[in-house]
Amino acid sequence: MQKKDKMEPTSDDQQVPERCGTCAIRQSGICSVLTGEDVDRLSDIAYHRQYRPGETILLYDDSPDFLAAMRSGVVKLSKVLLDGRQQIVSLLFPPDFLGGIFSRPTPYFAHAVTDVELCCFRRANFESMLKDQPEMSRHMVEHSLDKLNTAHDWMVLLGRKTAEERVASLLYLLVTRSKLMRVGDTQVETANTGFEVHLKREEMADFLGLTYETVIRQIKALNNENIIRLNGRREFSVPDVAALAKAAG
Amino acid sequence: MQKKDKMEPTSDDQQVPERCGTCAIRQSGICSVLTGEDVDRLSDIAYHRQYRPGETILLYDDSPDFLAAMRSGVVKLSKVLLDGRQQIVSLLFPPDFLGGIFSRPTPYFAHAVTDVELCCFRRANFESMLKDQPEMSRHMVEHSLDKLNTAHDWMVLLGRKTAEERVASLLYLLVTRSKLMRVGDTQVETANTGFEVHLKREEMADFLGLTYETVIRQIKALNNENIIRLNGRREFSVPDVAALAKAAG
DNA sequence: CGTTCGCTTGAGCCTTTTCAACCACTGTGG
DNA sequence: CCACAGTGGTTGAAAAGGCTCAAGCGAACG
Repeated sequence: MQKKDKMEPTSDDQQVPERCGTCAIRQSGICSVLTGEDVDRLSDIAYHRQYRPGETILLYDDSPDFLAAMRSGVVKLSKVLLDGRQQIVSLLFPPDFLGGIFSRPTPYFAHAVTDVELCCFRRANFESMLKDQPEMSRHMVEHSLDKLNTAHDWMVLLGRKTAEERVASLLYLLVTRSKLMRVGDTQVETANTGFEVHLKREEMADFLGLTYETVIRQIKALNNENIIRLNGRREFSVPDVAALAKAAG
Repeated sequence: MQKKDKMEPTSDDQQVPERCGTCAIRQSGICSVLTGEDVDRLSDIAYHRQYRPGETILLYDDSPDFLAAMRSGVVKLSKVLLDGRQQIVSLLFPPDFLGGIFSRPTPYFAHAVTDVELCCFRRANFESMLKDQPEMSRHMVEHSLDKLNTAHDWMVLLGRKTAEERVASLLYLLVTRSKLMRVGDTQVETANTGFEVHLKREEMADFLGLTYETVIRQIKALNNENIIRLNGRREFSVPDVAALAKAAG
């Protein structure tokens, strides 16, 4: 059940406590295209926001006046039908991008899944920056294109995969992401990768187009087949990543 | 069944027979951001390509050296699983955009659904144009964002809608589009709108995440409920567009 | 210490798929 | 001109995968 969380972030907005130079996503975010003094200018106009799990970051049809890069945590984007049926359309991880671009009304709900830290810019600031930095537009296009492609991949999952393949696909996505988060850029193929799933069963279901009971049963099935091992409610480990990938279809 | 169509367009490439000024998509395509002599420059570097129904326009993992705006027709983008399961991830209409941007390998197959006419640019030409025309980047971002949003909407359909709602949604999409194609910009709410569906039943199914038998049965059901009327295999009319929208969920 | 929330399990049902047959139409070659 | 094959569309019957409903359990929390 979605509580009526207040939309304002948990803590008050605050000036960036550290300069961008030392930021975790400095190498990969939209800011990665900037150099030298441009980064300093960015530091001046950027501010941070934090959210607790479950809090609403953006409402459907909202017109937020800020955009943000994710510094940490996981955000889910979801759409809802009139009768309440819900579908998560995207999971966002650092250094993904979020917020009101070109004064478009937000076409989804955005909720924090974990503790989330955003690095925000006022829209006016950002758009003037876009003008000065043509490289930034390109980054935006590439980012949108990536997102479009992952959405397409998920459409294949939703349209054509079995329940077991769907769950395997999600777990595969999460191992991959959690590895990337830990190691950095390079994809290392470690054996027996353990990781924590931040989503509750119901959220997995809403992402996979299933019911949560089915998710539970398929997790169990994958466990019985030794493709995954669940060590707790939310703790998984994957003995053989390739086997999981295969199970994902 | 996908024939091994040759990838080359039906007719040889040809210089644009008409100048861009009189082009059907001049007002709405990527070219719409250009003015005056820039349009003339565009006319010089643009060329046209044509495809027959079923022909392959782009192969998965291909790296085409051109990009294109659709001038007429319908294109489907699809992805395929190892075992052959197929999902159409997008339908493209004029003035949609297509091709190899920023030297990314194409992440889908593109096939002509109807006769298709493209207006093409060599990638090098296009990218230099992007540099000169900052407005064009913005157009690209907006276009990608639109596409991303329609993909998200389709994810809701694939994840959460019933078979009947899916079929209704597709038909609703097609009435809307065909009306837009006929009338221009404004959405007129005409009663009893007739239109032709260019997709075969199997393609509808691949777009909707269903089997073609189910598509047939749901079309029949919608017909029995008088939400649509099928006048031929591919000819439909919609007595009440609002009723169809409601059936689409 | 009772309540709530997230999770799990079982049983039966229902929607959609699968499988199989058949029809209408079109183009082709004997 | 007709036989025949191929393609797209339709229908029915049976099977199955996933959903619904109902109950119970453990941990967290006020």
